[in-house]
Amino acid sequence: MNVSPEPRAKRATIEDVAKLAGVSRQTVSRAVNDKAEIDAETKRRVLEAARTLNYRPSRFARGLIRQDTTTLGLIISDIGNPFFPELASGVLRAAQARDWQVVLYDTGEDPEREVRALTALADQADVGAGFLHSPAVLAHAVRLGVPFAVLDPGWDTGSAPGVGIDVPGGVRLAVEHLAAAGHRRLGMVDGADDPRDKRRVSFLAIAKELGLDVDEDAVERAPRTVEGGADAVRALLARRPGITGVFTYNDVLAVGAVRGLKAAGLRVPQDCAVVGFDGLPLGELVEPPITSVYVDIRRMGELAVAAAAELLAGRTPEPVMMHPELRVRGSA
Amino acid sequence: MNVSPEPRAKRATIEDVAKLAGVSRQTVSRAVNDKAEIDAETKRRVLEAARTLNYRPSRFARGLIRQDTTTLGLIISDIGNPFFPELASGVLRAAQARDWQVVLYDTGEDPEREVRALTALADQADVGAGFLHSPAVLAHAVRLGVPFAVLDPGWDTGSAPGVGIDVPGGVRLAVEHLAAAGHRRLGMVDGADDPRDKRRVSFLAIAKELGLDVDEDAVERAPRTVEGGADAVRALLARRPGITGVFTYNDVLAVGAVRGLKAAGLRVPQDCAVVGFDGLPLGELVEPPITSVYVDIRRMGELAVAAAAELLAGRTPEPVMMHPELRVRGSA
DNA sequence: TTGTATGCGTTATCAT
DNA sequence: ATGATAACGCATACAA
Repeated sequence: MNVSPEPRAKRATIEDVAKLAGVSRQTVSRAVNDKAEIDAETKRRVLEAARTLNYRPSRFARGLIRQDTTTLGLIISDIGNPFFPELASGVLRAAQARDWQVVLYDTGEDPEREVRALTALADQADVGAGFLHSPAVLAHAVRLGVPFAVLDPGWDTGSAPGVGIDVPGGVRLAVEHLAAAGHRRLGMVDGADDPRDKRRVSFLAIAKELGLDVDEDAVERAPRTVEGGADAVRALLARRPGITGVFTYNDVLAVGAVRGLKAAGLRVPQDCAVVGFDGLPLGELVEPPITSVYVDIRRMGELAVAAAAELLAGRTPEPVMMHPELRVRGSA
Repeated sequence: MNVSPEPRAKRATIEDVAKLAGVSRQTVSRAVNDKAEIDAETKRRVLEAARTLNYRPSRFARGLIRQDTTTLGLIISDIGNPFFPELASGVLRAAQARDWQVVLYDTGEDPEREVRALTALADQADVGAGFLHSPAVLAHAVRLGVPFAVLDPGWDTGSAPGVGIDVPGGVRLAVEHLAAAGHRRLGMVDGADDPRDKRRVSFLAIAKELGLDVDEDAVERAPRTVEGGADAVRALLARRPGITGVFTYNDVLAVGAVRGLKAAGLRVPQDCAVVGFDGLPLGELVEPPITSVYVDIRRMGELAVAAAAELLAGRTPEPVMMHPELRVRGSA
């Protein structure tokens, strides 16, 4: 996997510059850091020497002394999924406000890569944040000892510090909306592989509670892509004809579902309604726009940074809860 | 702007752990780094001590010794613009293959923030890559002495190492496609603020070359958002009635243009055709899907990392050129 | 198996 | 205005 490392040309150190300029290291330091107590001419000479040697201070040596730079490691599972840029946006904004660096890890939804990323993160960052694939991965994070702000992955993270989503509440909004529109026979396109996933469990529970025509068979698994959504809704239609409403794990799948339905010759929402989850801007662009359970993802990112800051300060913040709201557009 | 820094609880050092476990620092190091020469029982004790003190090795001290971790700083102007996740995707993939870290800077299209990000980057990363707003910013990068792989920002970067795009070639594909479809009176929705921007200049030049009905007035500036595109196309229509083809700076603006046209009661492409630039996946999701000048952005990201690696190795790579191709969809 | 000494590159403190 | 010296926290070579 690794490309063989180039034998990096050894970087010039402050010592080299000092030697070339005929001064001491401290003088170099003063010149480079724009300190006051230094002769203008000396400074010029030093900077010139630095320039010719292509000198740049080592961030490691610097970091060792000035213990002030903070780095947050952000773990996401697929930056190609528009959900994550939205999240990253919030994280970056909050990080910038605190003057933090953000290093990014994309794990491609692969638990193994997630573990590797976590290990790298523990090494390179002061604190982490992100969605984790499973309790096992979270356990790994704990084992590593990295403070980590967990973002609600849809499985129960216990009392792990971070930001949660009121998924049952959100799903309820979706299902009740469909029920209120008269839909009795529903399906779900599920993007999680864990059968205990909150969205799925909530969907089944609430549908049952409302006395709708829904059972385990009404849930179709799908990879979290537009194509995945389209395929899944088609499979759903084949297996359970007569479905008039579909709830999807997220908006990407909702967009796919709408495509799939239209491709099957159905009109949305007249023949079959679709409700997504997340409320991404993307949903507004398609035709019809997606009715979705909106979660303020950017804010979630900001809250994650706040939680990370608490952890860094040695406190253990209570998990914060995000409360979704329904945004009714054209698709349902 | 900065939140006042919490007086971070001082982290335990290897020394603290050694003291608590009643061993020397080196023994701690051995235990923590899974070295062979250590008594199992000692190791257990040490690890326990480390655990209770919440010890984590300092990345700075480590980095100082093992000079092997490489960090790439990626500068993007707006992660909310779907172009950049695409780019980041390629960068992250290539970085991961080399076992590099990636730290992300979002400058919000603000040149000042770009300069600040560049300064931070010079401090925190070994090498940088990204789009820069202007020659002045590039000059700043050079002044800082950071090796930087420049991604084609639409203005002439001279011989700066990095990845270019054959913009004139791409624009030609777009305009010729419109001309071939019989469109003579065109407009452009421009996302750049620099009047010398390659896309705009090429558009005007090629349209003129083809004898089309286009002049400076046919170019409408727009913020690079969907709404911006919609507004701009409306303004264009008002100023130059009879336009039947629109070329846009990028796909986000193309999506906006299509929206604007539809909102104005026009059919796309029958009444007015639209051609975008970039070929983002997003373009496939809207109705009609966007005909666009496709550039392999992910690959561009990978090439940027390759260029960065060259720079790091002390070489000066020739700028690589990306050659776009036209992807005809429904909008033109 | 464990400990001692040394150095990584920088800045702060204190001299000069 | 400049330089010597000591730290920062860790890992490695070497000694015990």
